Amino acid sequence: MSNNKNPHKDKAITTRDEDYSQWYLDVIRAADMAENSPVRGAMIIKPYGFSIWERIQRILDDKIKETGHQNAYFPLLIPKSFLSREADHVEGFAKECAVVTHHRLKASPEGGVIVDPDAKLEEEYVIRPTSETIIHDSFSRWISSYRDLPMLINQWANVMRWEMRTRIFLRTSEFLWQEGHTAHATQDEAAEETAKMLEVYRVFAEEVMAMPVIAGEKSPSERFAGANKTFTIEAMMQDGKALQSGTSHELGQGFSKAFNITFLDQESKEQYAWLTSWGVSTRLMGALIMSHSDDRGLIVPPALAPTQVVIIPIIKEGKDNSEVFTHVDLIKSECAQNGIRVHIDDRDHFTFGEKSYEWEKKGVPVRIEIGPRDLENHSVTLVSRTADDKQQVSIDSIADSISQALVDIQATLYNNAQERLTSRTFVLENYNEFKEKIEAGGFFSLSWCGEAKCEDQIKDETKATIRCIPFEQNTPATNCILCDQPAKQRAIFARAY
RNA sequence: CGGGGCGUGGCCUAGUUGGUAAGGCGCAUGGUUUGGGACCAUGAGAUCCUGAGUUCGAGUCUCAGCGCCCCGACCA
Repeated sequence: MSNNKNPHKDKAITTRDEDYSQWYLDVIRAADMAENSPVRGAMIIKPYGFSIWERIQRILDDKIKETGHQNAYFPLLIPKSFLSREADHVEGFAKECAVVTHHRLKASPEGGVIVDPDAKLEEEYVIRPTSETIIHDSFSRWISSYRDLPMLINQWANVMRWEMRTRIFLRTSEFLWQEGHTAHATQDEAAEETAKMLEVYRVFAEEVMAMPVIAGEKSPSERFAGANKTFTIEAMMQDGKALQSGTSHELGQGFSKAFNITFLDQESKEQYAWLTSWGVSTRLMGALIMSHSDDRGLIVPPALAPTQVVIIPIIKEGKDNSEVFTHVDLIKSECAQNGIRVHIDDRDHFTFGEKSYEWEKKGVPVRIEIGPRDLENHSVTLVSRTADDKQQVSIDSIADSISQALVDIQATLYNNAQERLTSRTFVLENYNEFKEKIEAGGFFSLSWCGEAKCEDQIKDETKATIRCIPFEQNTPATNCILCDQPAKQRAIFARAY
């Protein structure tokens, strides 16, 4: 990759064409977002990475509250018996649960500590892989009347799934997420809620993350364990693979029967509640990285960016730099007044170049350079992360120029991603053609009969899965791509993360 | 759990036929610097993944174990 003569070899980023996985890891490292932890498959999210996650949290949390939900918090540990109450649910998660069996350590005769065998728990606990069961247990006590419905709860939490293979941000054993859990009086209401929250995710992905997605329903085999219906937004990464970026589930009455969540309706009749759940996770950070980064590092869409503008003053040793700093402050307050998130990099132990590269790698959308040369013309230098050229802009209209640049960058990122999605989505009718083309990645809109047998065979032969059955069926379905039976709908097939 | 690759200061690596660890980056101090990855000087920093074996002697050879990365199966 890099050679010994390059003093900056450990700062280099692999190119996407060379090795996509390595490139992905390099971007994360270069942007200083996260690193591997001492715990297998878990990651340490570093401050810069976390600041982006905090933006995701804040924006989504506002939206979740606007739509009538309330935040709450439930225990990390779930009694093992809870998990097994819903048959499909336990089957889906049993294989990836970390289990707490003891509550005490003791000194070992050989030194160090061992698990105290006398401290074995009566009932073992599972570290939550998701919180349906423990929340539904509460629901069963909280809900007794139709007047208690809808019950609209959201939780920000960590969860743990002991996956066989992990991948930083995309599939870590421990991850952070938001999980909404709601209960409704009718199936229609629950369906409406599920659709509403998927739409929240879609708008967030597209408008904030500048990441176009395909919204649709999962095939039965890809459903959440215990759900009647699962809906998803699917994004396309730069290598043409799909990434499930958010899900919303109609849980039906399976869990409410398992947890006895009943209410008396207006006719005093006992009814089981209709439940939903929906969530997005730190996986969105992976989506961000693989959607927008280039070979120079991360690019954060302005709407999401914790820092939208970084100002780098150019100072000259032994000269009077006060005018530069005066203008830095001026521009900072101009930005603040216009709601632009700005950071001043006045560290003097880094050279200009070092600072420029750092913010470029971190993907800050706009850089402003101010030095004596700019001030002579009553201007500053504006560098957009998505454009190669630098432009001189007048100080008088600086806030407008920056705002415009941010709007442009947001649009550029979205358009590029949309262009990629469009140009790499293929509507095909021929299975052999599909088998050939899938090797190069992309989304494939194929007619599908709806049988799991065909879905499975396609997966075996091509490694492509049904990402979703899109709500928008742009092209009418013909006959199943595999079995040639009449198909009711087209599904998006793709290889996925 | 299968297949492949790799474990040497914080990071990236070098290390010859086995002879007692070297360089770059980073870090610290002082000075000079700042318009795209600065320079000079001085300095700190190593259970060479672990264990056993072969040997007068192991970073190097042998065996076992552990860990990490990539590719599969599993999954948000």
